Amino acid sequence: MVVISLDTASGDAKMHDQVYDRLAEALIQGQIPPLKSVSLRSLAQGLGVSPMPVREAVRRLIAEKALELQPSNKRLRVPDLTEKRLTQLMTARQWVEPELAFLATARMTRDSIKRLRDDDAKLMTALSKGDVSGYMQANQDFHFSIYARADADLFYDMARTLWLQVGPFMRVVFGRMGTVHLPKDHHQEMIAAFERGDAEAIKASMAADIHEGMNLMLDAIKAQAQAEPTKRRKRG
Amino acid sequence: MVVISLDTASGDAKMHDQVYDRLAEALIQGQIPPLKSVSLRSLAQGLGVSPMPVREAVRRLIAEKALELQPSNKRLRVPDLTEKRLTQLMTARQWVEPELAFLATARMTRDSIKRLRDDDAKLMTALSKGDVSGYMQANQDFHFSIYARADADLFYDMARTLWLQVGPFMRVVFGRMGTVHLPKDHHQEMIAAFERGDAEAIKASMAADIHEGMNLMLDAIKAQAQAEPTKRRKRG
DNA sequence: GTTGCCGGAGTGTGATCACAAAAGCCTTCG
DNA sequence: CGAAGGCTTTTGTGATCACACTCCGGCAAC
Repeated sequence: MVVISLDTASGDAKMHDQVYDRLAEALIQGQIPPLKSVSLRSLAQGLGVSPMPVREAVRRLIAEKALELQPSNKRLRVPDLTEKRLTQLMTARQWVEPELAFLATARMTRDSIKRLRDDDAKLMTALSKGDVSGYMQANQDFHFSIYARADADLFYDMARTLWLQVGPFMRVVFGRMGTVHLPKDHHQEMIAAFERGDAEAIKASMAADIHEGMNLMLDAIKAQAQAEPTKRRKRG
Repeated sequence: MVVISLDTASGDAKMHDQVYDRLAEALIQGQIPPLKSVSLRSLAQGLGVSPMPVREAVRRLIAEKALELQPSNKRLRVPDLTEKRLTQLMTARQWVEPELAFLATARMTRDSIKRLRDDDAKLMTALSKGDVSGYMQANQDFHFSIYARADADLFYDMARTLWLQVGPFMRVVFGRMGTVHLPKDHHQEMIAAFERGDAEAIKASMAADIHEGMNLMLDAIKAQAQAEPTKRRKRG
């Protein structure tokens, strides 16, 4: 059972938006593993609301391909990642996110860069402690505090959608290999480039960062596909 | 009143999927103009269903930014296009769609190419008759019969989402300037390149095709923004 | 004639009920 | 002991109702 609490303090926001945010966050953080099946009613009960707002939130997530509804049977679950699909996600990420970083460069302030340093510090701390969740959270914060500066809503949402789809699997891969063997990221490079205002360098570093991270997952997918050609479905 | 009929023959598909398809098609074809406000109940009544499936379809369209829910007032409407937003849409289209065309090249069959010729013929016919709707339909068919061959679901859906957002405005711009002054497309170039199997040439032609088409709209937006800085909202 | 107000109509949202279909469990038979 | 079939539970879906809020109409006061 995946427990996801609802922020009871925010009264003006629509319930289905709150539900959506919670679920989206859980997915990006990989708190819901691939092939995990969920149900409207169980989620609703866990959140203390009626199934109605959950339906709308889930409908959005299905539209973003962060969840899927199996065609023949009617179960709702987190999609699995095929190699083909992951390749497309990698290609898309390697285009949008460097673009976002490029656009953000001119708009970075001293405070923004400081925040990046903080996020990276948290990331290193989590790494040294072997804290996968903390690592993923800090990594997400690092990337999206850059993207938020780009002032490009469309690209930002595209990046978010891509992370929604990659999240569950990223958690599995990273959790399996531990934080020790994670590839060196390019965050320090980016921070230095932001201070120089070198947009091209940032674009390149971001592309490299994503390329290496996603390649790791691609290798994991290939290995898994080879090891277990017809994997038995796990209990939901 | 926008009348959108529902296919009553397809019994096995979910109602909200049918509603979604109808609305999406209407939006891509520009049958619903920007800033046009719609309502769940009126749409439901027009489709002969309860508001329920419309809610779910609309929720998807909102997630894809093909519709928006105004924050202060709670009306549902087709979003307007700002210059900033259109620029992002152009950039995104110029990346995804050439990529899709590139991927499709190796998978094109003789029949696929024949279909492209047919679509282009319909397009020319519509152009000569000044039939804006026919033109947009044929243009959509031409592009998406290419994209469908790419076997890249993620990119395909991205392209579809982008068209959903551009559609309403494209119709306005094209309708305003008539079919006579539309820029020469690059369809013949693409067909020839497909026959040669020249993927790079196709990529370039597709990029040029989109670039010129979207530039037209960009000019229209700028002109409109200059002419009417604070346009009065039109009656819905 | 202009301005302010107020009431009805219409909006999206959430909850609840009904229903067909699939899932999962348990019994039962070989 | 293993597998197949039936039955209960659970699932997503659609319809309907209630509610708070917004918009738009006419009426009244100045």
